[in-house]
Amino acid sequence: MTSPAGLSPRELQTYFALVESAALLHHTVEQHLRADGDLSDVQFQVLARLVDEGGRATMTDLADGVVYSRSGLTHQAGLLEKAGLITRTRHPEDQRATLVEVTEAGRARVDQVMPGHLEVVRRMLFDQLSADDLDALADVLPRVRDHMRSLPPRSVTSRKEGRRERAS
Amino acid sequence: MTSPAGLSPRELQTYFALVESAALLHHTVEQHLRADGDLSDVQFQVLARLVDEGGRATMTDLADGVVYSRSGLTHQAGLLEKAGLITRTRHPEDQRATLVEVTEAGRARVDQVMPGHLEVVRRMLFDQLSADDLDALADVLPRVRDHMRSLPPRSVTSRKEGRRERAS
DNA sequence: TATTGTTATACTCTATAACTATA
DNA sequence: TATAGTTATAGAGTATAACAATA
Repeated sequence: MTSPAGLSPRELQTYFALVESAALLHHTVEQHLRADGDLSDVQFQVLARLVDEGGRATMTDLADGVVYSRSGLTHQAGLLEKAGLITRTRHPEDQRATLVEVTEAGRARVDQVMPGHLEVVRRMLFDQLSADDLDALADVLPRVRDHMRSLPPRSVTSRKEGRRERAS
Repeated sequence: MTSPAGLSPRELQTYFALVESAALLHHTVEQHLRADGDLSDVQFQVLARLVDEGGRATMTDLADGVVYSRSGLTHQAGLLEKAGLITRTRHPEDQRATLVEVTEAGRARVDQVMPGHLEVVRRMLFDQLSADDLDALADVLPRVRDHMRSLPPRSVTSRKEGRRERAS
């Protein structure tokens, strides 16, 4: 009961450590982003991803990368647009799609938040890791991430299921 | 702008991998717990922690370990109690405190959910790690967790601040 | 007919502040 | 006076389903 079969105690320990570390880090980061840049977690991710991808993307691109529902992203994008940090326009090549672009204010906001953000991450995560520790994590975690990404078709399910039946 | 000063590209990569891994794992786990045992993330953590600590704890114990506000925990504990998975009684040694105890149904629920829970974790996290990978993570992550836990006095701030002034 | 995105809605989680009671 | 916990309430995030427009 205390150490249920299924995972070794070592695996269980590691799992708990991962979950707790991530939760603590996530929580602190959220606080910082809110206090320092008035951004939610997701809003920051959207802006950062936009900047990282050259400034523009479609809603679907963003939803796949950041959130797990389109409506959730629509909501967040609405807030970002109202704050003047992004614009949304019709995509020239596919009239159905929405072209999302970071504004100058959006870039400025990212630049404003990023240093403090990275400092939090360094203080909580990297400052007490040895070079070997970092090597280990840098080696393992990206593989873990890629593996996890490869598994589930998540987030799109709802639409496909819902379409199934449309009675009169 | 794409790789801001403050963290090395390697560190940044590792950080993103950690955040994404944790988010993907967390999201999948939440879905499973809800579908398989009608439990929220926090509710499961409360139950698991209670079981792990011999069946009983105070609200403050639980709040410190799981959530970041007492009222949040009160809410979750209320749901768990209504579902018959825990009981709340006066603590015999300190009449202010609440003694939270897992019921048989609570233990049963944990036992019901745990196998599937661990299977999700194994499939997403451990199945594609080598023994060396596991060694590395098992070595590093608990230290990371302990370090993070040692940093912030979080979650208790609200009360102390709020108490400061009580005018009129 | 399938896809993109928005809307409307409802639900859950979380936190702040005010309050009771015990220490 | 300080602590444990609850309550009331309000706010933010998320998701489901129904919908309009385009491919």
